[in-house]
Order: sequence, then structure tokens, then C-alpha cells
Amino acid sequence: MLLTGWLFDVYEDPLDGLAVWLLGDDGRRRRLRQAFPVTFYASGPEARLKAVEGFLAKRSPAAQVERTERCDVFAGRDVPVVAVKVPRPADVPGVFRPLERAFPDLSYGDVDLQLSIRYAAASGLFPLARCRMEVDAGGRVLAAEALDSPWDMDRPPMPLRICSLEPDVDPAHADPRWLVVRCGEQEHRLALNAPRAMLVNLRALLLRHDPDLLLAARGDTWLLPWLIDLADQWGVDLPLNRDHHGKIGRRKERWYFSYGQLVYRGEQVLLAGRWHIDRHNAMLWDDYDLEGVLELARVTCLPVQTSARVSPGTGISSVQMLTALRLGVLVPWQKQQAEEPHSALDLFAADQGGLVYQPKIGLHRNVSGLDFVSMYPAIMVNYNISPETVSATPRPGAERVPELNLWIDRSRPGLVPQALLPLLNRRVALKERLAGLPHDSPEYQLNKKRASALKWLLVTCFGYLGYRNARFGRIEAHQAVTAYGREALLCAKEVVEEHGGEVIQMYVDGLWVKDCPADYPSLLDEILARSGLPVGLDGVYRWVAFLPSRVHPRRAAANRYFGVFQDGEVKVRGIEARRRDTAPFISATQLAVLKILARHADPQDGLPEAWQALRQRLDLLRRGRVKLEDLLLAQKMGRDMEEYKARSPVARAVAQLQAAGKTLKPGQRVRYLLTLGHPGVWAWDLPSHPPLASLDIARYEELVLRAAGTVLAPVCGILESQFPAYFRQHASPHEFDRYTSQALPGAAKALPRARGRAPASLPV
DNA sequence: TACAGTCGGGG
DNA sequence: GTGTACGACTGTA
Repeated sequence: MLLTGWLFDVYEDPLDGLAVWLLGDDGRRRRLRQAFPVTFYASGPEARLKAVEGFLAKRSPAAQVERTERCDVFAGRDVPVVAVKVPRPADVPGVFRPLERAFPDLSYGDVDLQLSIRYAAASGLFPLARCRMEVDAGGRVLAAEALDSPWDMDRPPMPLRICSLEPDVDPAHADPRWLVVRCGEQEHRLALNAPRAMLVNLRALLLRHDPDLLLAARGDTWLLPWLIDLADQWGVDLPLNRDHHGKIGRRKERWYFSYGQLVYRGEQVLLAGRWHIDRHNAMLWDDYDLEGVLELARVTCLPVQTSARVSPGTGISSVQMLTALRLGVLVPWQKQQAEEPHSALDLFAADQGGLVYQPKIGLHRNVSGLDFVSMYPAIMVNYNISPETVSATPRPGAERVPELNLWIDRSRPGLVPQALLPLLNRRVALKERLAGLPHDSPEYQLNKKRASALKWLLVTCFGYLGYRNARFGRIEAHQAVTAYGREALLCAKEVVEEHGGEVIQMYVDGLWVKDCPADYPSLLDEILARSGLPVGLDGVYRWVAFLPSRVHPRRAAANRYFGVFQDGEVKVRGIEARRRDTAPFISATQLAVLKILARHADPQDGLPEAWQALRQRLDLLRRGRVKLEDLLLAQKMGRDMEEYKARSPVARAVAQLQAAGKTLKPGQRVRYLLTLGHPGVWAWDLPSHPPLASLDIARYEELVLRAAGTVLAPVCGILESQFPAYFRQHASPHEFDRYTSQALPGAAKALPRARGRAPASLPV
């Protein structure tokens, strides 16, 4: 039988090797089976390989053992190996573990690979591929072929049936009463206080709609674990899985450090034959949602349920492994080559990393923002930077890295550039398409999410190059990339200056140019021609403010700025509104003030209106008209409770929750209100809310004024620290407490003009 | 004032 | 599955 359709999912089947789900063109969802033997390799001295053969013949008779050669990418050549082929993926650990224990001195390759990646490399199929399968009467796949590729720009959408499940409130905050279930056009509200009826109804819905995707809010961390227990308790057979043979996969919650910050990942519940995604436990869901997840699955070949939950780092690592498998390069089981311990993992490490300049503090008009497009990935591709192409000694035909004693072999394409090239090309193609589409069209939205998912993959690949435990990482390659980056930025600066522009700020992959020559295309082309890397115009700022450091007011903070483009769009970086610990009301106030300034060609002309808006906001705060949710500060718990030395607000809020029986894990976010007296905070997830009168309004006022000062002080030409006093004196002629909304229009007239007040040290 | 603790950055 | 930068800022002691 010949079937065509979409590849829905592939996972291990203990008996047959693989379970393969096909979403057929006829609308049927079929669980097929496929035999799938897998091979891994051992390499080392001849005598040891002989011993391996003897060992396996005795200990693992089911394994087929063969002598051959494979490419060791770090050695740069084919090496003799023992190939060990086992009948099913599930057989690998049983054969490998004793082998590795007996021969710890050998190198191993292709051992610990995700099944989906092995399958993709072997079959040419990928998640969501259009495909044709030849299947026997017993549902065994005899042959399969892909009918499209992940790089296709236009593909028919996969006809997914989606069911969404959502509790009426966040279960961490309060006890939900309803579960809202949406299947297609229908919406059902299931009462949670009648568990048996709820289960029976949910079962009926699942059977009737048979969804491909359960999109559950808090599905990982609350709903599914709870439903599974409840169904068990009430003896209801709840068909969460579509695969009757499959088990529901549970992964425990965990926390870890990544790029210097603590990350908490909640428990995961993975279904068989159906996808389950919890948008609150899905990486970057708010950025690219389902379409981005599907794009990731196609290009990384990770299963959809995995793509939704992993960090882009895992994604890029999968693409590298896939590339290696397809090229016949061994994927090291453990990292082979020695390297210095290092710390500079991050894209923006200033020391021997990206180039950072001290901008000129204050307000600047008519500034162009120029950015290299995907700078670091473009460098890796353009200069062929890969762990195996970098060497610390000159080799014939190798190119020296600027400023460093490193050489790059450009005679053969490196593994990492080969993995990146299609991603980079696709992102460029998607962006080109976006440029021609109206922003409100569905096609624009779709492609934007795809481009965004690719962006994160590309951003992370640089970090992976320098990451100690990456399989295809090497610190020297990482250093080479940043060296080329610095060179490219300096090259761009030269070109700009030759054209008569003044560079007022440079930051890793971007530069800000005052009174940039208007002939952009030729300027950008020249930078491309001289640096080899594409540059784009981020936009032309009507004005942009670079902020001084709060700790050292004479020094500029490279990373705190805001500005307004010619079309009125606002861009902010590093200031309160960008920080996830800022209360929504405070962010909103800061942005509201900034948007008022943005409406004026000269931001100072917006000051009277900005003062008025600020007074109104403070008035709302005073009169208790701000929703409690909008006053929530949110911070991550950075360590275990016992490890806190200072009674910081977070520590106090966590302690409150603990006393109320709610335990938080490191990396989880704690939301709290600021209250009067001791302990000064009120954790949001406590069973009750604080009385309105106990909110520390004065403290909130301080925070509002501080955030407003960040954007207003540079426009007034004063230091941020002077702002609250300045505001009370100049912009608020009446006593604070006497504010009423009726008094406001008159008050606005009494405002002074700030123009010309700037001290000499602050260019305005 | 020193120290402890958390945040951004990429588009 | 793995994972702990750096500088800037805020708050505590």
C-alpha cells in the first residue's frame, strides 16, 4: 500500500524499533511501525579495536560488528573504527555501557544521539515532511521518501486538529474552578469541583475530536499531572495518548545555569501519538508560538514536543549533529580535544569579545543605527570558522585571524559553517519575503514567527562554539569569531568616516552614526564589500539618548539607551521598561512618557504633556486606582532558600510562600507587592491579597519617578539623581497630596520650559 | 561604604 | 542531557 501525507511523529517502539505516525492525505492518523537498526562506533589503537571485537562477540552476540573507517572531524581524516550495529534503538545502552566500562580509553562516536535525528539522517524525512510511504498489510513501513524539504518557502499547511485547555486562573496563584476547553469552534467549560463528570466530559471530547495537539495552559506543571492522577483515582480511562501502546513520558522539573543565568524548567508531560504543548513551559513561546515551534522541528529534526520545550542551544546542537551524520562525520560521545577552561561564553563579553565603545552621553539628533546582519553566524560561514578549521600554528594555505595567533583552514568547508549556511540563507529569504508583505497579513505573521525561531538558533550557535561541553565547540574558534567581529566593526567605522559620518557609538555588531551620509545603499554595499559581511540599516533616529551610568555619572553605560525613529517608533534598551522585574504599571508609565516625547521632533516640546501624564499616573497610584497585578514586582529566586545571606525582597517573599506551604525551586519567578511595615513585601501567590491601605505607595512613587527620570532627565538636561527633586519643583507646582484630576489642566500651564537648562557636561 | 543578588543582550 | 560571563543596577547591613 502506498500512502502519502505528513510525517507527524517518530519515537521508539520497544518491539519494532520505531513507531511512525503518518497524518494521511485521507485524513486518517496512522500508527505505523518500522525496523530501525542503529550503528555506533569505537575508535582507537589497532590492538584495542581487536579486543573490542572479541569482547562484543562474547558479550553482545546480537550486535553486528564490522571494521571500517569513519571521519574524525577533529583529526581531520578517516580513522579505523569498529562499527557496532544493534537491531533496535533501545538496544544501544545495553551494548554500549559495558563496552565503555571495559574500554574507557577508546573514543566513541554516534552513541548518544536523539532517535529523531538518527531517523532524519537515515531516511531524509523530517518532522512535518510531506512524504510517501510504502506500507505492508501489517502496518510496517517498507520504504519512505520525502516530497519536500524543510527549506521550501511555500508548503501546504499541515491540517492539524488543535484542542486548547485552559484553567480560569493561574493554579500557582489560586485554585481554578473551571477548565475551558476549545476544540475548533466549540467552547466547553468543565467545572473542576465535579471531578468525575469533568473527566467523563473531557474523555468524550477527546474521543470525538481526536486532536493532534493539546495546547494546554499549565499543562506540564499542573493540568496533565493532575488529570492523570485524578483519572486514576476515579477509574476513568482518559485517552490523553493516541498511542495505546505508548506510555506518557514524564520529565521531572529541573534547574540549571546557562549563559550565567539560572533557568528553571517545570515538569514536562510528553504524549505518544499526540502532541502536548504547555505554552507556559515552552521556550520563547511568546516570541514565535506554534509556527516557530513547527519551524524549529522541521529544521532541527527534533520532535515537535521537544522543539517546543528545548532551548535554542539544543536546537543548534541538533542541526550540527544532523549535519555530521549526513556527512558521515563521527559525533563524539565525549568531547575529544583538550581546551583551556574559559569563562567568556556570552555574545557580549567585552573582554576579548565584542567591541564596545563608550558612547557620548546625552541626546543626539539624526542618528543612523547600522547593524551587521546575524553578525557572528555570518562570520562563521564567511570565514569558515569551525572547531576543526582553527589551528594555533600556521598551516600552508591557512589564513591568519586578525590580532590573534590563530589560523583558519579555508581549503575545505567546516562542519559548523555547513550546518549554519542553510539556516542563514533561509532567514535571509524569509526576511526578504517579509519586506514585501503588509504587516497585518497572515502570511507576514507566519513568516515572521519562522524567521524569529531561526534567529534564536543562529544567535545561540555562537555561544555553542565556545561552550566547554558542546560536541563541536572549541574556544579558539569562538575567539576567532569575535576577532573577525571587531575587525568588521572597525572596518565599518572607517567606511562611514570616509563618507563624512561621525560614529558616536559602537556595540559588538552595531554602530550609531550622526549625520550619516544619506546614500545608504552604496554605504552599506561598501561595508559589505570591504568586510565581507552584510550590514543593514536598523533605522534613522530622530533622536536617541545614551544614558550615563548611575554609579559613575560621568561614564556612559554602553547598554542603556532609548530613541525614536523617524516613523515615530520607539526603541529602548536596558532601561526599566525592558526589565522583567519592573512592575507593569511602572513600565507602562515610562513608555507612556517616552511615547509622548516621541510625538515631537524636539523631545523638549513634549515635556509639558509628559509632566501631565506623569502626574496623572501618580494620581492614579495615590487614589488606589491601579490594579494590584500591575504593581507586581517579579524576580527570580536565584538560589536555595537557605543560601540567602541578605534578606532581600525576593528572599522575604519566598519565605512567606514557604510559610504558607508553597515551596519554590531555584530559577522560579516570585511576584510580590511592596507593603508598609515589616516584612515590606507581600507574595502574590499567598492565599490572600494585602488590604489596599497597606500598599507602600510612597515606595511605588519613588519607583515611578525613577523610571520616568530615566527617560525625562536627559531631555531636561539634568542628572537622573536630580530628577525627583526637579519634578517636584518644576513640574508639579502643587503639593503632591492635593492632586486631583480636575486640577491637572490648569497645572500644565504653569510648567516651565526646560530648554537651555543643560549643564555643559550633558550635550543636549 | 561594602557586599549580596538580579538583570540584560541578540531581532 | 549539559550549563555558574560580565557590567550595571538595586537593596541590605
